[in-house]
Amino acid sequence: MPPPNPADDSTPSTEHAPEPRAGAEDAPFRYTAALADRIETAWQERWDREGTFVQPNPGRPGFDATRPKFYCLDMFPYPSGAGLHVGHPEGYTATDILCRYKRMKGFNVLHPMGWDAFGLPAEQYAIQTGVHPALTTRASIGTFRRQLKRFGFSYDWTRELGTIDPSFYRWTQWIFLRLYDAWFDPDAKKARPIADLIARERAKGPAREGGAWDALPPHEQRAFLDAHRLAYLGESTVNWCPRLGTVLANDEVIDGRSERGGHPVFRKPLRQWMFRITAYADRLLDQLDGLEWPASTKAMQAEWIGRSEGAEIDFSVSGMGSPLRVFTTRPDTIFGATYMVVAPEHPLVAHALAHPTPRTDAALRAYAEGASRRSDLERMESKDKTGVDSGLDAINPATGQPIPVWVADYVLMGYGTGAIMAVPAHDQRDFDFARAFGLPIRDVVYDRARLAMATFARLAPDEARSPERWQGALASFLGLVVSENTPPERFAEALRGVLTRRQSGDGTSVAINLDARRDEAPGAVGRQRGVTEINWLDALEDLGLASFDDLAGRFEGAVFFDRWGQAFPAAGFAVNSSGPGLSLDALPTDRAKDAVIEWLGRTGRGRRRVNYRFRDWTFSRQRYWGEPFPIVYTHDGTPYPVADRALPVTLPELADYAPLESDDPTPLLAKAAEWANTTAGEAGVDPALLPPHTPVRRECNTMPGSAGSSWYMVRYCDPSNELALVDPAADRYWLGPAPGERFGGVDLYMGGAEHAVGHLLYARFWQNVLHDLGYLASPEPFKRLYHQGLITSFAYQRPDKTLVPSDTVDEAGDGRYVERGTGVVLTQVTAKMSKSLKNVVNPDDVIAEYGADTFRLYEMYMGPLDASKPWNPRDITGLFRFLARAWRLAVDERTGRVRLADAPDPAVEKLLHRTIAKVGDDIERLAFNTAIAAMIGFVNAAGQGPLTRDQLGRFTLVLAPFAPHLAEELWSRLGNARSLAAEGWPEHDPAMLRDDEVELAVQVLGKVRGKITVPAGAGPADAEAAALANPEVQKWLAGKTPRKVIVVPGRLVNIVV
RNA sequence: GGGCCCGUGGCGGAACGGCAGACGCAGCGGACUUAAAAUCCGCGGCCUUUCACCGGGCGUGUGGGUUCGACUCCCACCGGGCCCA
Repeated sequence: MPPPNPADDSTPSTEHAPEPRAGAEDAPFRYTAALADRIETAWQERWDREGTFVQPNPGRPGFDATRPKFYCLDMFPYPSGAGLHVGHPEGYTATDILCRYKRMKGFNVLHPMGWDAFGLPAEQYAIQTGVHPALTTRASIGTFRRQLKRFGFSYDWTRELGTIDPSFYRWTQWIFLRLYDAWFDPDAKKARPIADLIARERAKGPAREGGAWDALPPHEQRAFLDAHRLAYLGESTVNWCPRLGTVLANDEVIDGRSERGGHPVFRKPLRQWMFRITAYADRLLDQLDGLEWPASTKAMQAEWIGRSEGAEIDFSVSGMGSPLRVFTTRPDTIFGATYMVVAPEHPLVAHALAHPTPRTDAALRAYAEGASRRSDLERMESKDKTGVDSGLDAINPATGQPIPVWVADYVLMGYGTGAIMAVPAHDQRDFDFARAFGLPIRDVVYDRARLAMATFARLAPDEARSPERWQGALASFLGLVVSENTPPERFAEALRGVLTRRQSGDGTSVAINLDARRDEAPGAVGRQRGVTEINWLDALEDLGLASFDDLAGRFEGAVFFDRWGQAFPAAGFAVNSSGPGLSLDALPTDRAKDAVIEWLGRTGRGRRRVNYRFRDWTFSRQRYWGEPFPIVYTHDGTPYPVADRALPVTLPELADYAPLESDDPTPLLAKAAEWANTTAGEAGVDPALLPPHTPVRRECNTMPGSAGSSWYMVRYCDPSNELALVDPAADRYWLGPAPGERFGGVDLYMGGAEHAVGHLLYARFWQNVLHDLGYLASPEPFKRLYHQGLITSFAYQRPDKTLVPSDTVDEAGDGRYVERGTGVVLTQVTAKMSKSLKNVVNPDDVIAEYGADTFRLYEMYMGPLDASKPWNPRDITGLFRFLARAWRLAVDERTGRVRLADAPDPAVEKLLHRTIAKVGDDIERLAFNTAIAAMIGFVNAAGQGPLTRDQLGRFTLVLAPFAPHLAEELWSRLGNARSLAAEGWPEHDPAMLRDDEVELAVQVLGKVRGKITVPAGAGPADAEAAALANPEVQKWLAGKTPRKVIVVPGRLVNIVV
């Protein structure tokens, strides 16, 4: 099809195409789906042909260095065989509007698209059909590309990339090698080349711990380096299913069997490539501060990293040479540690099996083996506590007393040290375990209220202990100390005061601080507001205390929480915490922690320690369809890197993709024996490391899906560079920090919240490392992040809350919904789109019915971009009508000529200025729904028009980011030869935003009672006078004198009488 | 159980602490049409008063609070969602 002819606005670009609809004879240029289709495809071809959205890099022809830059990135899709889903174009349309707007505002805009194309679905399809995943994937990419182009997104397609392209994954492998060849220097708090580590160790000379570096045997040197590399081979436990021949994720394992097929699953230690992301924990946490990200996403990352400060404590165990090391965030509760627990995988278990004591549980071996069958998730979630006594005793260093060491699977080897000191009074899981096995529960922390109760129990005079009086006296005392935040050291004094006052009969009730924290109330108190003395009495009642002596006994025996029936995990004051060499009593929790840590350090029993919840990143997958590792092994299993110049290491062909059934995890690539078994020279290992003829075996695992997506944003800056992952100048321009800024990164990254942790955290990690090593300018990859909301669908619910497939629902005439067949009345609710509910919407169908411009407008008009919102096909027509009205305003439906007025209507001109201002502001705020409402308002107000050429041009430019095809067509019919993509955003005159007169609401006592009109510049005094003079207002004042008049300029006047 | 977010007409939603319901959908009335579609014009929270006009009261999940004034801020509760356990 020839391009639209922009020179002659009387010649329709589309005239040779027959108009299929009835009525076309009298209105061949009506805006219909067919016309929209012709306009849209014609402009898409022209944009492609002319390279309208190609953005040159700095230093290239056509690059304009005077413009500011804007890098706007969409999360690239996994191209599934099913094609696009209506959720994809939501974020893509939003960024497209913004990018088109930014170009009009004079920015150099980098707006690329690509494919996250390695992954399991293509591999599974290959297993079933034998079709190479590359073929499947390429076909899916073709579908996705075609669909995306049909939306008219202004991507620079010359920068398209796919993670499966060898030219791309060559650099993914290269980055792996950089991490392999780097370590994290804790002093500099950054990654450095491994050579620096060698230099540092060498410089220590003979004083080096472990001996002079050069005196070490090679295997020791290697072990030392490997223990520092950012990419290293680590043991981690996986869920191996021999029958499926694959490793399963935790949620794919149910009761020790695979979710699919119900085959047995075993937990196996596996040597896998890991990234030392935990070394970057503090950096990843601290740098969140400088990012413009949704607070919830930052919170999730922080929670995921899970930094906790505490102490590492060594407990000596009788008969064992090495101490049992634990990590705890509550070292202040050490006096309450009445037993220890180790994970079933802990080395201590083997020791106990080898040296059983009379107490050692006969079931220990079976228990330890059984635990390996259960997934971590099951072990954590399980309500029933299981465990066995190892028979060994540890010495509590604070009390000097022996405490038993138990083995239980609620402690995981992967967390902390695989062992805990159990403090049942102050940790609910420990409490439950202690209850189940009859272990002692000892209070060591009380909050203010409980401390007050303990004080009362100890100091109350005899007359306050009598059966009639003790509860009342105690309630008064509690009321006082909690409401007044009395410090514990003044409890005795306060108690005397309360007793005296009660005796003198004054103050039977005590006002209590209404904001008293619930934690401060004993028992179940505090649910209702306005806690009073009565409530304290109720609370005491709830404790089920038989007498004063009962109360006193609980505190003397330190069994308050044991009797109460639950642990108390909050902070408070240490009690019952004195022993040889250490006393914490009365110290608040924070200070008690410090005191314990100081004491541990001084006596060599422990140290302050920061722990992180997240683990190092396991990077190996036993799959085919992923990036191969640039690593080979010699016969003894020693890894060697493939040299950079030998990259990429490409995937071998396989005869079939079926997983290997075996007892031990076996990667699929091992099937390609010829590929896997080679020589160092063939594989491209540096001859300085290994002689070329050395037989080696290639690493047969592949990288996970998160490999390519961890750095693709960098490659877009310079996608075809064969010499480097990115040209430093291109990186600096697009991703470098602005002058004076801490971080650079993508200016806007749009994508779903489901990637809040994984992808975003991994990408940040790689970016940090590559920045530290000097390859990238910014330490952070994404300066600003935005999550578009989920598009849901309507679903229909029976009274019993079950959902009904949408194709069996009928709409009754009265607006109700009924289930076909049964006639059951259904409620309309929103639910995720799903195949089973038959409420999935295919974007191709919508485009066929209305065109892409309408689709774009509809998705943006549904509601706020970040909110989840239901797809309602009925609403789409409103946006189509809007476009048709806009078209009709500009184009004669019979002749196709533009309709133009000679002189502007002043009211329309004024509204146009306001519309330009409003739409521009709203785009900057990503408030596209209200921007569209403003444009609809303008077209409605303009009515039949016509507008002047100039007005129509400006409106067209405002509409262009949203409905680019229709806008281009109008622009060309207005006689413009060039695409409007390069036009400037229309200016608005601020003076046009002001009215000469404004209407103010007049309120009397906050209720609107009348309206007045005053000149725009009127001062408060004028407005007040006009308001008071208003007859309607006079009526409501009824002669009363205004006490106060509030004037909000331009808004209202409120008269208070 | 803990944390975060959200509750506004029949539906989607709008509203710097300042006239609640912009805009769209569905609905109703009218114009045009032989008719229908399309299009255009108008109405539209609930209750109440009135023949009608003009009025009045109540309204943003519930209950309280702050304020001259609260959809908006604070507290508690109820309901829904997400994350963590």
